[in-house]
Amino acid sequence: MKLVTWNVNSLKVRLPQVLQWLEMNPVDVLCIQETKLTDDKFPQAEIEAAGYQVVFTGQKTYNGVAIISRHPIEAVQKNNPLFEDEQQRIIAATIAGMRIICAYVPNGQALDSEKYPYKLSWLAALRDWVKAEIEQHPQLALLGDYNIAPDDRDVHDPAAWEGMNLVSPAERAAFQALLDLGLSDSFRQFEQPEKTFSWWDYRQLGFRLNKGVRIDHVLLSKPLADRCTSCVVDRVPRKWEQPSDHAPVIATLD
DNA sequence: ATGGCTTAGGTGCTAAGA
Repeated sequence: MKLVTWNVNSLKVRLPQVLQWLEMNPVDVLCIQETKLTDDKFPQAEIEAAGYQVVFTGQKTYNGVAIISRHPIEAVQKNNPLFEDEQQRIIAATIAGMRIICAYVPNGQALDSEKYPYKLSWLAALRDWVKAEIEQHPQLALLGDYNIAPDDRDVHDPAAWEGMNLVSPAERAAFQALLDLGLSDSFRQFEQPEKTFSWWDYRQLGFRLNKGVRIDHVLLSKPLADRCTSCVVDRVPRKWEQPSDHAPVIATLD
């Protein structure tokens, strides 16, 4: 069983790459973020023609999330019922007995931006909702773009980034609060190469110089974490022409 | 060095990303 998260940075632009990647990686569940498409423009037929089911919730220009699955998708929930939000950042569903939550956490922009307290309250509400979801669905996976690098190991230059958005203590505390629900950062269950990241800036040769951060995560509840045999970042599509700035993160379960 | 790319919307530029 392979569960994947990938921020595609516009599904309109990236659909060919998503289909190409799925052909090379026939995974079970692919959670995507930043589709940037209203639902009427979503390429449902193309994804279904590739042999997958898909559910989605989007908006114009910004945000938008979807779950692509090889297995039947049930009990779809759009957005956090505990958090009034016009932005389309969450979609959840039950797939193969697992509760799958696909989340696009607000970026926050900067600590002095009004988007930063929005990010923190959004994360607090996510925690409250996921706590209730785990009680109902012990087999739960929370996948997405968290816009948080949990540890200094997850930042190419921790000194330069210290205290900034994505690594600030309050954001890292919010990430820890999710782990405290009994979730495991599947990437850290295993020995990993140093300087493994999931996002690299388009500018300044960010990818070539591996100046990245690890902000895309697959969090697993205990029953799923116990079945997890690997978690890797696939850098391959980041090398393609006109790539997303994020790479897919793949967790494999027995 | 607060620049540097990329995308969307709309058609010249701004907003946003992380």
